[in-house]
Amino acid sequence: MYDLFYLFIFIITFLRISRNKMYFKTRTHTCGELRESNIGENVVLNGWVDTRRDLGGLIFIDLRDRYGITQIVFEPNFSKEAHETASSLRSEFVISIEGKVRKRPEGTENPAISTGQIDVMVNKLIILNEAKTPPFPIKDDIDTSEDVRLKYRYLDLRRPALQQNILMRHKMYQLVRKYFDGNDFVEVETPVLMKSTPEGARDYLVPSRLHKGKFYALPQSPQQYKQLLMVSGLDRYFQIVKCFRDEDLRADRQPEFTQIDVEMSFIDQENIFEMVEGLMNILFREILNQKLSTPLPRLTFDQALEKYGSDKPDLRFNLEMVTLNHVFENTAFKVFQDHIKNKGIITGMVAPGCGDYTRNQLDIITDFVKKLGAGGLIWMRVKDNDLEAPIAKFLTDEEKKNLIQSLKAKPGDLIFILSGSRLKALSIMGSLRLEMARRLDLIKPDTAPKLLWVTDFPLFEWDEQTKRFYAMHHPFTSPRLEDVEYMETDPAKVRARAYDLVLNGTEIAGGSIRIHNADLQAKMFKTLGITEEEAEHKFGFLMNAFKFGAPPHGGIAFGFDRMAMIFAGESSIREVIAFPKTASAVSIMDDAPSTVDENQLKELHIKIR
RNA sequence: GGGGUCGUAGUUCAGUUGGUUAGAACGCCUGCCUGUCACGCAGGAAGUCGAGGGUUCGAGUCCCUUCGGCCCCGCCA
Repeated sequence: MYDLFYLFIFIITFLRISRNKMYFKTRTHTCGELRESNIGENVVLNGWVDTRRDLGGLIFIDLRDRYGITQIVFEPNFSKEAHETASSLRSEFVISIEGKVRKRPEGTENPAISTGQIDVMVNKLIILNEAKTPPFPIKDDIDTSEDVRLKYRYLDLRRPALQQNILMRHKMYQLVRKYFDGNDFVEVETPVLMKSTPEGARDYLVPSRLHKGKFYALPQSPQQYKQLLMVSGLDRYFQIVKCFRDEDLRADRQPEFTQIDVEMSFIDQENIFEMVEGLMNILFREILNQKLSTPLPRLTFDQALEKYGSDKPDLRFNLEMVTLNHVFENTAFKVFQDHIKNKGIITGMVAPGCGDYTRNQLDIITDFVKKLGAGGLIWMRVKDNDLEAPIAKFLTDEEKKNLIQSLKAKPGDLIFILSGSRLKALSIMGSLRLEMARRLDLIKPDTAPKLLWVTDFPLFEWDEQTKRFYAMHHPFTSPRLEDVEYMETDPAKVRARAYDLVLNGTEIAGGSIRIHNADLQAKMFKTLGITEEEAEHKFGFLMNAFKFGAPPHGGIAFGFDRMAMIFAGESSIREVIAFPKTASAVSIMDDAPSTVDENQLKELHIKIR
């Protein structure tokens, strides 16, 4: 009975399809597949019309699919009918053809494409779908504004370059899954609708229909769940997971992004490093075709800040910064004097060979640092036995000599000096360091990638506005055990068992060893000014879980999109995300976010104000 | 929230001190063309100069407001 029914449906469908001339044969090959070895074969190809070269009596079509391009040829004396139909073909028409693979005539081969030795003589053409002229050409290296590309993202994704990025990303997913599975990690999905936690980034909220006035939050990361999974005894967890943060966007920041989330039990920092380096080895080999030498270099947070002015230093070029406080210990120069007295810092950097920068160029650079909040920029041209600078007259010969020596400056170089509060002066010089690298073109396309660990982050961060300490990483991060004693006396001095993985000046992963001991966690909350009641209210379930036997544990989370961006050689994360949002968190293609029906709001007990 | 930059044909851009009918290239359309691959040749169509307001005899151009893209600071690991 049912069989008859399905047979009926099948016949109806078949009739409808054939009446619409939609019937076509399954392809025998892809458009990137045919070679000289296929010459003489009858083949079926399906794909898009890439380009059309209509010579009148002879029509060439480049047929494109994800796998490549094959040239197909329409000749009237081979198939008059196909040739006639072919004259109506236009860019991006979807077609199906049958034909015979031929060697191209001597001298007409196209070495630029892998199928360039052959073409396919078509004897049957079916137009599966016509297409409007696309708003931009479907080819690489196009010069089209990004908003147009985003509006027609499905067309943008037809371009080979973007498809390559998506395919590379796919390969990364597979390598990651295989690696962690091979190391006994369990992939677990954690909830997307969860409890809002006020610490950290702003949450995306989801109103509850069933519970008036209550909200879920989308996860900023599955942090607490993965720690609970350790309490559950899963021992090794990973997940490739979407995370959400309602903060302003950047070239490397989207409101929704993907993490590789990892957590392990009964381990210390070194075990995490080893596991991560194993993964990076594989990714470097399989994606970049490069051998990564491990163990990776490490810098402490303090070292990174002093030498590179950043907690995510780009080590692809040198331009190291040098702290100069010792040079100016007894200086008569008032600005330096004050900063030394106020526990500030004087930091210097040499711009090699830039001694010929004009006053105008130096003004532009001064303006650059001023925009970042610097009071001013001190510059000095290094001469054969002297320094030429506006402030030179305030310095003793001894100071000049020590300065040149400390910076290892040479005649013809330019010296930059910034002074001020430690964190600010160093990070502004760090920005100037990156700016000078751009100006001096120190990062070439073939410059080797540089991967390193940054360790020993401060546990706390002082916030001037609210006059309290915040957890730099998150409130479950363990202090270094030898620093626990300072938690009450001098919190700023406490270093965390936290670490970042930095690739080419971009943070691609960050993690920590967690607190698994209730007493230490209580101490942590106390330093953060979180009362017991607050802690109970915000993190009670986690605290409670820890009372039932929490193993020592720690983990790390990778910014998957950023990693993909760098591997793909792109400078925006949007180039490796299929459907990204603009800098104002809008999706131009589908017009999200959008207004909703008043009834929807009513159901959710929400009123717009 | 702040700073920078851009917005002119489908696309990428030019457009002088405010001056007649806003141009180019590519793309698109029509015709011709049997070995092209950036096909070629001939012809053609195509504009809310982001939007709104103002100054002016006259605004793509000057002024104000506003919207949008991109980058950066703040924010965010």
